[in-house]
Amino acid sequence: MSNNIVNLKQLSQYLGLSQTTVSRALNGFPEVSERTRKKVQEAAEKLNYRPSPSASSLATGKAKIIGHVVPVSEHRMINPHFSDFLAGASDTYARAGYDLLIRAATPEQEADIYRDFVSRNRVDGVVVHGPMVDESRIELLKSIGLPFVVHGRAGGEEHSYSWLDVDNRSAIEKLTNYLIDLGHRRIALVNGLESMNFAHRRRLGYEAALQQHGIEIDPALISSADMNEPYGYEATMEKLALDNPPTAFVYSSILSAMGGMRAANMHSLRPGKDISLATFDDQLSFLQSKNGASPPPYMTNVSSSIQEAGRRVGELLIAQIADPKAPP
Amino acid sequence: MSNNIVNLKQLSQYLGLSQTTVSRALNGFPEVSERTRKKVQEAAEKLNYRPSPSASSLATGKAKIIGHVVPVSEHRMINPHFSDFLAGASDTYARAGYDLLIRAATPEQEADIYRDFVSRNRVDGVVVHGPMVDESRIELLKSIGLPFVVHGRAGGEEHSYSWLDVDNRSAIEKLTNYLIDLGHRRIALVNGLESMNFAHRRRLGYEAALQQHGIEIDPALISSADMNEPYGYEATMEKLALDNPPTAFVYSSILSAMGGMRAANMHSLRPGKDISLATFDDQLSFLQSKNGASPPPYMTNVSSSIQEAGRRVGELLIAQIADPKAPP
DNA sequence: TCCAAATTCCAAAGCGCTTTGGATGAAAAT
DNA sequence: ATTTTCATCCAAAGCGCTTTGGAATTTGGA
Repeated sequence: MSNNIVNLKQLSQYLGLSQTTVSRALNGFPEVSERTRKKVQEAAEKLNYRPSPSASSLATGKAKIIGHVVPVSEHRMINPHFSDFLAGASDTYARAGYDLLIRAATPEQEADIYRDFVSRNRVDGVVVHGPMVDESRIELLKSIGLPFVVHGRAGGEEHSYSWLDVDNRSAIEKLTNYLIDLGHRRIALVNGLESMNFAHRRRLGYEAALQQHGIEIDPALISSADMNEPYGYEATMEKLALDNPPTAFVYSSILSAMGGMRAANMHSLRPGKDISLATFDDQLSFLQSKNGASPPPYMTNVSSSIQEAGRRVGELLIAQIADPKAPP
Repeated sequence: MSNNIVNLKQLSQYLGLSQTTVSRALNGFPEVSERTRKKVQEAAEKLNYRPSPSASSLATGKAKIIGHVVPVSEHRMINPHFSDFLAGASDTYARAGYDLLIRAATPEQEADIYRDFVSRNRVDGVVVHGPMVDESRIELLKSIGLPFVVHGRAGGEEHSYSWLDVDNRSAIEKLTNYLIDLGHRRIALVNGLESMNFAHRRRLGYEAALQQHGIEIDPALISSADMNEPYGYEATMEKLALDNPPTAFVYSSILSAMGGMRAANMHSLRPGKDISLATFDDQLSFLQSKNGASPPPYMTNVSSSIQEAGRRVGELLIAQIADPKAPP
């Protein structure tokens, strides 16, 4: 309740102990008797003692901060549930006594930011966001010895580093399988830009599902572009105008799905009855089945999984900071 | 290019000057001749000198960090473009030499976090996120003297503090006016939970537009609930079943708007032709006009404004940190 | 020419914490 | 009883930076 600020010196004076002992007691060192440790802890609690992060980080060389570098780029395809991700990560960090620092970076700035981070000792590790990861960043991080994990899989599989990503591939695969189970045979995929890794992986999932059921892949049913509403509309319209139009659509984003619905309307096709639309955006899937019965799972209950992702990334990184090792 | 870490002492040795002088030269103090200042700056550049944040923050008492507290609550209605907001804020901070620190907090934790921030001197100011701001937080912040600005307007107008918010009221007002201009007279509002401030303000905007045109407000056309797809669907279905159904709908979120489209489909109403649907989510407005001609503004070009909001909040706070004053 | 006032620069004292290298006294071993 | 060990605790030296309170050195007035 009291807002008075107490520092180590005052605390130790109050206790009649040396700063050394107090510091050790609080940080769990063995060379302090349990009895005094308890006393110290109680006093610390009572006086509301909070160690100064700058002081301890100056003394230890550890910042107790983890940096997140989020790319601000043209194709801003940042995770729409970014805040959830951060919430998860932040939660993990808090538990381990870390704080979460954010830097927005254009691709050119990134290298500087990393260097800045390490040379000034600002953070103990970073998580790299965004699918636009290329080798240079990873190499740089490895070379300057800054622990990191990347969120969103990078291109090459050959590198050894930690990463964590939503399983784009299998999620879309499941979604597609579901549509197939509903009896659909001609299923369209309205994908994001396939130059981005996540979109590519989604396509793989889509194709895998089709192949499992011996359905031929028709390139005419697949399109790929920056995800937005008009694109969804156009792509859908186009496919519906085919001689042999698809009966179901898989959208890579909710925006294009909206466009899809608009297009379906123009054709007077009722989604859920005459046609099936399914969308996947991160781990949230929103389905409308042919039988119209299955109520779409609400968007809401999705956040937990994204948070979970954040949490896991956090754990990964903290583990790595504690001890640089091989990647899971 | 070189990753060598140089500290003040080494720099000053290299220059044959005292640490005092070097520090002053770099920090723009007047008691240093321009000639030596230049020399110092060049040397600093050359040796790639970066002052240690922990050291300087320990010495000055300023953390050069701004904390963002984002609520993790049940009704997670966090700005979906949160990352854009952060990008904007972060950009501003970077310019002013600040870093951006994030803490996720449940309502109960918040007070502690603020106290922690000030007692440990972790941050120089905070921005409070989320519409669930209540007086206690603000009072607390004022009482402990931590500079802050809130993003998203809180309830009471009577408090004096800085805040910035998307203008929910006038945005919806414009949207509604637009629909009226298209000739609609019966316009439904599918709003979010009106216990949340932003939803309340949206409703005000909606009503204002109607009143300006002498259109009576029909409570039957207004609904309010947690925003998600099924809710949008049901609310729309319900209203379409009225004796005198609306010809246009305003949705408070893209999710409910999707439900609305689905409902429209069920009634074989083509949005943009038989019916108009409009949605507003943050500053992104996505319209489909009756005349079908105006292409919906793409979702993409919205981010800039959200970033702008972040930027402004950042400026506000930095100004306030520099000098506690009255709120704009 | 001499003294006051600038102008430039510096030595040293912190900021609050961790940590090295002992003290000190009590318990165990000889 | 004397020497070894532990078990506890402490004084003091940093970590890298800012800043106070002077010193030198110049400049300008009288």
